[in-house]
Amino acid sequence: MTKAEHTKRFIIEKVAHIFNKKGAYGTSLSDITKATGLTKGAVYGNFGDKDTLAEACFDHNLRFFQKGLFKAVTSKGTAWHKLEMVFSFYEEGFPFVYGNGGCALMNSTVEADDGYPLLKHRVKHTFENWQKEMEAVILEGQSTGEFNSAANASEVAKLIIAGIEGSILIAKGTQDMDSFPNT
Amino acid sequence: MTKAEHTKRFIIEKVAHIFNKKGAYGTSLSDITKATGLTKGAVYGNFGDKDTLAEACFDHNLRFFQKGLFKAVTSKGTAWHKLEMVFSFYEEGFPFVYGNGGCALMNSTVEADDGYPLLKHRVKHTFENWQKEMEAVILEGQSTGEFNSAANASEVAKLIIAGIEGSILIAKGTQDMDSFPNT
DNA sequence: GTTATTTTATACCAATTGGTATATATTTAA
DNA sequence: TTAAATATATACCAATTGGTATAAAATAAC
Repeated sequence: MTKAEHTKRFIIEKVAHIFNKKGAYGTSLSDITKATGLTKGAVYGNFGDKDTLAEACFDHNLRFFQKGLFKAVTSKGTAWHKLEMVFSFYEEGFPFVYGNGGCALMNSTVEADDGYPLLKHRVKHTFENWQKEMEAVILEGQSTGEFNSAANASEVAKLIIAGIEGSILIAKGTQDMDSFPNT
Repeated sequence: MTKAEHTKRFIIEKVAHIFNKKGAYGTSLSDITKATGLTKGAVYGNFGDKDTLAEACFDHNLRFFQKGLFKAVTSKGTAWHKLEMVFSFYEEGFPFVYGNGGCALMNSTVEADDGYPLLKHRVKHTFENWQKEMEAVILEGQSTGEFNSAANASEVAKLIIAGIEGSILIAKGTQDMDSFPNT
């Protein structure tokens, strides 16, 4: 790993949580230089512009969820067990998420909506992939007879995601970390 | 209604949707003067600073929801009917909400989290009131035997709210207005 | 209709914004 | 160890930010 790659990672790790909290637009260059101890020259030497860094931070923040989710849905066991794994991942990871500024997908969705179109398609694909993964688990459970086959798997998946995201939002809004529902 | 009061309302009506889309921090004075056709002097003559205007816009944006919700939970009929009224309010109002920049409560929650602490307690109280209103409907339904009394009314209320907000988020994130669930 | 008051426009302010050119260090390769 | 390449710091840039002092204009009270 070359020096530049090392510095790139260093910068991302130092500022990703700031981008998640303040948003891409709300995070200033001085926030970045302050958090890293580097100068503008160093930052711009490693990232072409602020937007590129913002995208890298979004990916970094999201990786936590993608890894946890992947681990849950690829775990051995019944479909119900996989769902339980998803829920407990969010339950256990919640303190970190809360301290890190909340769900990066939610934050980026809100900002990208009008203020920052750059992340728009990234957000869209992330939601679609998430929904597909959840839907697959539901379908699997329906095929094994665990779940009611009459239910619309795609709609159920969407509702589960909505419940998770909505719960994060309520916890943030009420400033009550413990309000996140336990399984 | 004096001239100043008229102008105040005029400004709020012109810029509330911008604040909802771009956020309090992201909305600039030039956005405001452009949208209203007024000058900085006029804006600052009517509102002490940008924050005051932001709060007024938040209240304005929220009033739409508060009115609809109040109408639903105070409607005549069974508890189940009241719940249905709440859902159909969100369903019917969704196109407007979508075009207006999404749910003001959600947007403000995300921004207030770190970037803009001014709205923090306003957001908190709004969530708490909403939850209380929903909980009252659940409790009413439980007392009449409509709903299962074993359920935790407060938790159910929270989950309903989470489902609504989460659904709005998904619709925004996937840029698919029609994805909002129908009753 | 005149005066007192309120409302609005203009011109300014210092601070900060994202970004760049350049010079200086610091790595890497030969 | 030296030469080429890379990475970082400094100093600068124009544009924009929120905000204010002041003067002109519109409104309200009498």
